[in-house]
Amino acid sequence: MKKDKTLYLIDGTAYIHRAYHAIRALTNSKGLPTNAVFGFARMILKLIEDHSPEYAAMLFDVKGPTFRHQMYKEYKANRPPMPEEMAVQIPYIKAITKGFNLPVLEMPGYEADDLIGTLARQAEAAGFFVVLVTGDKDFLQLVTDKIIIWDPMKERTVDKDAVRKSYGVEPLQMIDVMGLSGDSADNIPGVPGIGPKTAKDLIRTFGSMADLYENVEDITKKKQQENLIKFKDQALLSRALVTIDTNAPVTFDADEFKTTEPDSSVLLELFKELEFRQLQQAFQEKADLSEKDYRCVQDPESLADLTGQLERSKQFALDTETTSQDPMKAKLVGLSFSMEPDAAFYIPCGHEYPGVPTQLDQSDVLNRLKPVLENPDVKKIGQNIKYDWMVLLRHGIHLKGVFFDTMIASYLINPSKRAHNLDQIALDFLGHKTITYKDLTGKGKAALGFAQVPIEKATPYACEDADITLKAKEVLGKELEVLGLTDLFEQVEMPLVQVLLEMEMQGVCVNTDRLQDLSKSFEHQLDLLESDIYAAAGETFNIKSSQQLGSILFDKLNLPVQKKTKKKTGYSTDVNVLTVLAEKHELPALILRHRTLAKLKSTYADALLELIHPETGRIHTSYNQTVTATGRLSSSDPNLQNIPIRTDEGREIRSAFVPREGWHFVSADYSQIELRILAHCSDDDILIKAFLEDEDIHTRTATEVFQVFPSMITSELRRQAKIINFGIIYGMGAFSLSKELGISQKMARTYIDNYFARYKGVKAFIDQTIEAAKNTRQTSTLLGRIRLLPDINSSNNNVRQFAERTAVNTPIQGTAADLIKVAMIQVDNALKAKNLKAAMLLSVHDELVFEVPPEELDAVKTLVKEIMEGVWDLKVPLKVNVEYGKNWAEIH
DNA sequence: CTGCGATCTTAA
DNA sequence: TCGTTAAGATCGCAGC
Repeated sequence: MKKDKTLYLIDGTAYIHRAYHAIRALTNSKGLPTNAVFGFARMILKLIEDHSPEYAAMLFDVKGPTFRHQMYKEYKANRPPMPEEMAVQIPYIKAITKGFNLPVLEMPGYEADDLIGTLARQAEAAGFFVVLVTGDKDFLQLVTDKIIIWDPMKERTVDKDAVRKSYGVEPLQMIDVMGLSGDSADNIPGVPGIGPKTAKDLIRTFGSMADLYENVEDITKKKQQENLIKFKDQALLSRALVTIDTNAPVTFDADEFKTTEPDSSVLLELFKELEFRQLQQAFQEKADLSEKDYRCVQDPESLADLTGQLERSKQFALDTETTSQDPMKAKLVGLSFSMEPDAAFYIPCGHEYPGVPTQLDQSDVLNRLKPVLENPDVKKIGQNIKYDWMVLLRHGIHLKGVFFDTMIASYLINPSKRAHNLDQIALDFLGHKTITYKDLTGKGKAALGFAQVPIEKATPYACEDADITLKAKEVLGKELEVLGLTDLFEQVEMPLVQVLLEMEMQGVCVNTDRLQDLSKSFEHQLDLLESDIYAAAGETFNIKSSQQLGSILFDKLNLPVQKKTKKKTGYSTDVNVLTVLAEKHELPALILRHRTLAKLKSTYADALLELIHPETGRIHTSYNQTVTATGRLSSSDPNLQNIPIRTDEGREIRSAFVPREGWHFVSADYSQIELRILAHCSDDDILIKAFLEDEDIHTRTATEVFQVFPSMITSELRRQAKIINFGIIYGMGAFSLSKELGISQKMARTYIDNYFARYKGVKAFIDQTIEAAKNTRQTSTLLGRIRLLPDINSSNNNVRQFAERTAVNTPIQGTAADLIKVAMIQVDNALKAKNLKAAMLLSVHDELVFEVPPEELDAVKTLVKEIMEGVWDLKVPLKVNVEYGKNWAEIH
């Protein structure tokens, strides 16, 4: 069946007004107002991008009276004259319309509405499908099975059913509805006392205005009946005024409405003059894109040809298009490949939308590609390749030969960047602005899934992704080399990808009954607390709102303000503040308890239950390799790196993590890894000796700082020393230490001075590290990972000092991250080499958790400990504690 | 209605 | 002003 041709009729005048009013005042540097032109141009561009119309016309009103003014001289009399700022933009709007090569129609005495109505009916009769491009509800009356309304500004489509659903009447009946209700915008009076709602109900009951007046005596509401009778003439006039004329003196001739390609050079010039940078870019891109060789593979011969080319190439970039961001749920929609710059292929094999062209069968495509994708000698390049790798694995393909991930390369080059997505990489390293995903699918509620994106739009997008990935690889690879990051990239980060992938896909089991019980118990306790809190506060309020809580505590109850929040919003009510206030009033303690329970319920118990995978029954976290500025991994959906442990109730959550039936958890965690790294880096005599002799490091620090014998160290003194030890790593000052220990700032200062007097090597290390950072404007880890420090020489003390603390902390935290990453790779290799069934499941900064069958327990414990402790030869030994148990809480 | 900053809490 | 690195829930405001 041949698809109907579609005609787009654009309500030009209405869009000029809407753009003018909806967009804040804009001017170019010459003072020319440009907001209406901007909105108008964007509207056209959106129309072209989303619908690529083959037939279209732009309709404008013409200044001067129309037949409606002859019928009713007050028609639109309430409209103020067009403001000057809008009027001066009209010539540009006309020029832009011309530049887009859109046929234009306008006729004295007729409004755009009537031209649209007439053309729509004629085109419909000629077998066209018609889209009215407008946001005006006046057009609802024209809607039929083959005439719909689309508003590019609101991204909304209205068809016949939509009219019925919203108004409860047939489209044609809208004339009667609007005749009765009138339209204040156009100064159409209607019947007094009858608004849109009543009008709709009346027409739904009576069918039409004529039938209504036939049976006007049936109307029960006295006043309404009176008005209807009294203003009958006015109603009929209004009806005539709102009726769109479908017999205007124009003739639809398909050939005249055929669109041609926009005249890019004309538009570019105009956009330059108007200073629309975004639109200029869009046209530049279009020009760029047309020079590229992007092909869509839709028949078996082309697929065979592409497969052959891939097999003969040494390396290629690949990208998958899917239905979901979650690789454990995503279904494949298409694949793209690039072997040489500016050329790429897209194979659609999962698009689903009405009228989708024939696609190659997905399993045929995958079977055909399988040999080359699984050939380790053909090297694969990807952007966030772990994602594609997982998706392909779930579709039966075991990707091999993965050797370059552009996301990871970008991250190593500058780990502080917020984003390492392909758009950002293209912009930063290639100076190229890409088609964004949102351009393709729309955003918000109207957003499409990729499967619903038309193949002709998906092709350039998907091809560009593969193309850019390949091009970026060249630039990024060289940059890695220049920065000395190649080893770290090739030996650590890239091998880690597969390890993380396997951990994620393996997932971890949780005891759902236990979590559900916990959730219920938390809920019950929260209910009880809620009433207690309202009683203590003397009123009800939103307990979770720190703002509302603040006003109760400090304005109503007049409790002493402890500290203000950073931004003007007001009083701080954090745990420290509430703990202090708890001595003066019963409310703060109740709030603290409420916060604890609410956190455990929503962030942990409930969230974990939500994230259990429907098929595997396990929780598959996502390990993010390119997020932290120091080189650590992060974990999300869920974050398994902040599961509670410090309180008993929190540990209950942790105990819900369990190994598979009959197996054990084994946990291996590095003991004091950061302090050991500090010892290594600083070469501090005392620190090194302490670790060589396997002393308790906090006790050692207590003896040094408090200057007492080891036998005199109480648990309290050890606790304080522990805080000092960690504080040093973070660059803590006297102020914070005094707060933390509850001592005077002077005392805290003394402790810190004592620390540095004793640990002279540490002091020297800190000074040297900062000094070096000031010269190189970066800091680095044992394995050569770098972090840029642009603020290290800032004249702003705060900013500079922050950079200084970073300069010291990053080598320590980052080296720990380096080491555990290497350990993960080695452990993974060893488990595979020995054919063990045990699986690494979790990585929490200094801890690895495994799921181990009973018969492998001893072997795995020994193996993991040996590998982790032997991962690097430092000046002090690395120590690993290994525990095993039946849940994650037991093994700490 | 959506996005985003602010606030707060969890972990190493 | 004052200790690093993260993720996430929730509120409440700004902007579309």
